[in-house]
Amino acid sequence: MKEYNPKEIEPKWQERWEDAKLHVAKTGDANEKFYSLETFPYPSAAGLHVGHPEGYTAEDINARYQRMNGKNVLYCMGWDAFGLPTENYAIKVGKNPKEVALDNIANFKRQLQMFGFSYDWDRELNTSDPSYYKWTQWLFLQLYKNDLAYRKHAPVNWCESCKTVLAREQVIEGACERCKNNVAQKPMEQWFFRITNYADELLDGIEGLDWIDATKEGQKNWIGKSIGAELEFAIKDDNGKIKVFTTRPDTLFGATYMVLAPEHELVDQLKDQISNWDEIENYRNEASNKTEMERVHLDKEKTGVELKGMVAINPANNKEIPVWIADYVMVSYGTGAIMAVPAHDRRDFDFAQYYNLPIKEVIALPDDSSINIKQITRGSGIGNWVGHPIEYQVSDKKTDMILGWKYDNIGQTCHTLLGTIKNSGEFDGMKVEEAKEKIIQWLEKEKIGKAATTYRLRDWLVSRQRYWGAPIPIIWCEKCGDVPVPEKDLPVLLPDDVDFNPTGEPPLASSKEFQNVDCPKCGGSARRDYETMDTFVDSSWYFLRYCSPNEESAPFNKEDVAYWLPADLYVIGAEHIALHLLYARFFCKAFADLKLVDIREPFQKIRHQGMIMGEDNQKMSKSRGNVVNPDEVIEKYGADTMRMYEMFMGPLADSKPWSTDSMKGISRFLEKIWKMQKKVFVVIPAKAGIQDYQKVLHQTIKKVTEDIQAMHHNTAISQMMILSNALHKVENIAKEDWEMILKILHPFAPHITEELWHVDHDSFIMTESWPEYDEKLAAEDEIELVVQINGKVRERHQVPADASEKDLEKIAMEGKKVSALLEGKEIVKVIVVKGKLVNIVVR
RNA sequence: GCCCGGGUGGCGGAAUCGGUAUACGCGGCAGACUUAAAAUCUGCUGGUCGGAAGAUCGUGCGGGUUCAAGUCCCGCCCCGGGUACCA
Repeated sequence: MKEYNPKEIEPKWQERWEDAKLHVAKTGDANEKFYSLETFPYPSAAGLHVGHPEGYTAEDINARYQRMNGKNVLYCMGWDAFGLPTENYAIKVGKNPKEVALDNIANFKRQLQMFGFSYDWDRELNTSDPSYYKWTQWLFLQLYKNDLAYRKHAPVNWCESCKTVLAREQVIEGACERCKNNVAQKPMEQWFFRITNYADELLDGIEGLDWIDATKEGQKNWIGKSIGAELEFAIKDDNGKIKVFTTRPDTLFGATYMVLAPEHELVDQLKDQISNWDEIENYRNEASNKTEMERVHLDKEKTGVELKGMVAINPANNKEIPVWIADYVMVSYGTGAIMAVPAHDRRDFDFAQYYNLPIKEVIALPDDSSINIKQITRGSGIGNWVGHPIEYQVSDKKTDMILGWKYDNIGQTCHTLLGTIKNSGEFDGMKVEEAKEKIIQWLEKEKIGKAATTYRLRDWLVSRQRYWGAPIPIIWCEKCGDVPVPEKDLPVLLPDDVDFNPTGEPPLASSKEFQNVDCPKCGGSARRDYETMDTFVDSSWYFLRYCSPNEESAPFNKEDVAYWLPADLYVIGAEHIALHLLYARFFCKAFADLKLVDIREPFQKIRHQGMIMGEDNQKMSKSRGNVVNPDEVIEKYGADTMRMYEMFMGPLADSKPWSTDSMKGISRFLEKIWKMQKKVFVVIPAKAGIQDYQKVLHQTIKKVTEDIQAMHHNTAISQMMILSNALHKVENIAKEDWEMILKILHPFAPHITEELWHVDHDSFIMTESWPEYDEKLAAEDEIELVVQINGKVRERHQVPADASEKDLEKIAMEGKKVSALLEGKEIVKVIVVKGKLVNIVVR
């Protein structure tokens, strides 16, 4: 028999599988469908990272397993090829981004193919190909025509280094996600998608999905729904009103001042009233010069300036209160203005302390001396100033605070009643929740406010001032305004005669050919929108295109989508929770409303892959020099070993350090499997019984089947190693057992199992059906009985698995060691756990 | 600050309806084979004490519940990830 040589057998089978079209999915097939959705990679110049094949192998194991269970599997690969890094790299090496992207794709494809992933390559797609981005543009137009895409002049996040605007989601701690440079606010005319129309549905839809809780929570937090009230404060001696949003209308009586965001439009409108305009202007300039990072960052002192000459009136008690501007209030959230309740809000409290503004308490604890106030302090922020607790625990029951009582020694277990707080007029004595409701009713009656909901989620800013993306299919005509490009003229192709170097002007503006165009409406001269779309637009619908990749009259075929979606499994990195999932779900819902698809949730089941760290347990990076190159690993060990090693490292979702040395374990295992072939007999020679390994074989089939379904690949592999250790000890293996062994190993190590299968089969192993285990053979007939005295293990016996509790107790008590230890002791109690142990409690 | 994970041998990790802690693998030690090395095979491998039998401690720390706790409860510490003047 030949040596195990992965370099020879792996490319051979990859080619033969492809020739046989073994992985082609058939839309409408009578077999049950299974859509195994893979994160399509961004093909970087650096090539494949060892992290990529982790999630991909997990998906491939699943895809192969599902096929062997008779499912019609859709499993594809594509390229998320537009994007800034490619453009920047192209500028650096003096090439066209298109060229760079194609090179990168070719390299990625070569690398991925080495792993033997069972993709249906006939459905391969590339977002930067005109045949794809034509439809990205078409979808943009559908959203535009249905008022889900719009243009707006607004302050946006601008990255000076990347020379483009960014979506809110791409700003991390005030810095650009890509280049980590500070992001500034800049007012610009930009395109947005109305994702906020779907905020509630995006929130509610999460419940029915098979996602882990952390992912669901991430989505919910990102949407950030806040329920409260919107109300107006009158401005003294003026018709103007200041509109605020609050989640705590119950604290209205405690509002002792107001704060506007520095950019708030009211400030300009009331310029004439304001006596300290120079000071205001100064502050506004300072604020606008601060980067988002400086402004948002951490525990810095709050600053602000009072708008002198301008006074607001608290509608609850008609008290005159001052109005300030301060950059701790964001123009983009709520109404850009707040009523400040320093007694019950940490930020307002800090500000009021600093500028000596009045603090008025309106909420205190209930009159209930049984409360341990210590319990309240944690998480409620009650502290020394009166924080803003809403609820706390009393006797395991959540109870509301009421408007009414005040204690000292907050934060201590002991506390004494200081008196009552009666600052809320007719609402005194109510619990918080009741007060919220009643005050909103009062606001509605007075016509100065109403219940309102605010979201953290913003509309999705999709225009970018760079080249390597899908051009926005809009023509700007002086006479007609925005005119959509007629659908027959799609795609709007990216021009080649452009200056790629970022100057602040979008590169497309430098192309004469691209810019000058006739208005489709009036025929007059017009110019194209010279911006491109965020690459997240491309990646938010690729899973639909896989269903009908060659459709020429539409982005996807509705029936095909109805057959395949939702995806039955989607393995993605946890870092995509906020952006990709949110956008893709929004697209799906919007498309459903446009009657393009019939489903509203695209991803039924999502699981995550963790990060593979360097051998030093640090993130792999060039600068640390701890990057592992998959080409070299495959060269040394082969794809099957690498696939199995990545699955054996630990739970899929955990981050875990790479160890090339540890790969030896897998390599030895596969060598053993290879050599085992010579023990296989059609007719077992009489001398050696097969019963020596059958129990563990059937236990292994059971465990591997369960573990694949639960995606516990590491323990499935452990169990197969236990089986191989058992087989190592026997002389002969029956042919039908050997076939089952190859089948269960196949999803993990497809090449070696295909090679060994073909020793005496002509079929492909994946077309065979998944083996069933025999429950009787897998069952243990003997177990080890553990005998404990006072919980400590003292003796062990081999006993029949079905021994009764009585028998177990008898065996335990009669044990040589145990009976000696029991000498002279009083037996208090005997606990028998059938099939496991006996614990004797003595005194 | 808030939200989510997670702390188990020298290392990656098993075991969570409470029931033998450390499966499987790496590494290490000893032996076999070999002129030798590699590869392979066999055995051992949590700490401490002990020649051994065995005893005893042991899943981040401190308490608790239980016949029995890595697992449940309370209070902390540390690490990783996400997120933030969100009113």
